[in-house]
Amino acid sequence: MNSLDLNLLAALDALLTTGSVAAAAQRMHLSAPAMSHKLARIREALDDPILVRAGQKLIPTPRAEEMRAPVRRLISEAFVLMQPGGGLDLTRMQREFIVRAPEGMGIVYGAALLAEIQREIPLATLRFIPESDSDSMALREGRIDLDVGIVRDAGPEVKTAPLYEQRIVGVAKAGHRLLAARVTPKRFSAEQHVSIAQRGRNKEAVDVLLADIGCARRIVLTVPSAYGALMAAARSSLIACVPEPLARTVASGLGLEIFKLPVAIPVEQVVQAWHPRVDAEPASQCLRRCVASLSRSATFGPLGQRVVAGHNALLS
DNA sequence: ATTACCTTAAGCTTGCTCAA
DNA sequence: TTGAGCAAGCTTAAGGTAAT
Repeated sequence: MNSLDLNLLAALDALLTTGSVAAAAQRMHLSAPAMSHKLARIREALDDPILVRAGQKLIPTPRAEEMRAPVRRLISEAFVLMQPGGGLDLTRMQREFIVRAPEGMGIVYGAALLAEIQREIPLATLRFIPESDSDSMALREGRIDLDVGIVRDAGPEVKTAPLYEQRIVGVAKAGHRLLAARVTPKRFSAEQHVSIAQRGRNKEAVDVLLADIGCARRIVLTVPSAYGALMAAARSSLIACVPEPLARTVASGLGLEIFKLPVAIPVEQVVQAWHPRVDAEPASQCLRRCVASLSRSATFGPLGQRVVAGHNALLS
């Protein structure tokens, strides 16, 4: 395939618009011979005379007439594209955003986030992909647009912004015997637990803190996500420790009760991370703005004062 | 013959590539 | 990073073509 000189497209547009080498040259701030050379290159590239002499004037060939409108449109779009900010019309942009986030986030908040994004980019689509503890290059290589969660291994150039502080809470099936009395470390540890496979960590924080006071959970099931742990707890007498926002959103629907853990797990900062390459991209800015906006809403961020059914099952 | 416009030729400038 | 070599593209000058 021959290489394409986009300057020729601009020259062709000027020639087709003016119908004159001299006028096209003036329009493009070139000399007439320079424009004549461009016309020669256009003729060679298209294998068509494009403009032919008719007395003192030049008239377009049928091929040139065919190309007039599409060339004009291409030049206009290129002009818009080169404006600061990309000049892109978000309302007409077709874009799939790929967000890496904990599974539960996509399940619970995916639709809300998409709706938020589509207020600015109506044709946008959203794809959540699961977290991976072995792939810190996804942002750098452009395989994902945004990384949301407890991001520990982002590249040095990766930019992050805090979304909210996330607490871990306990969940158990409504009416579970654990909730019949105060949840102490000893009673808590004595129950059978479902744990979540952690990104880049061997143990959940709750296990480390319990070990410090001489206790250990009886983990009988490990699942890949917090949502999986919630489902397991809903269908058994297993106890799960999950992020509070997710628990709050789905617990009642699954017949689960939320309770405060008997150990003080430090809150974790949930962030969104992106590559500097897309820092100024309007569509990417929209995505981050929507994620941040959603994270500040009552349904996404941390719980406020909320009473949860069950003895000793209060969230402060 | 004059005028208007296009083409050709020669030389210069600019920017890219590549090696040191 | 820098400098040499090279190609592309520009300008100026001169010539060609067609209408008046």
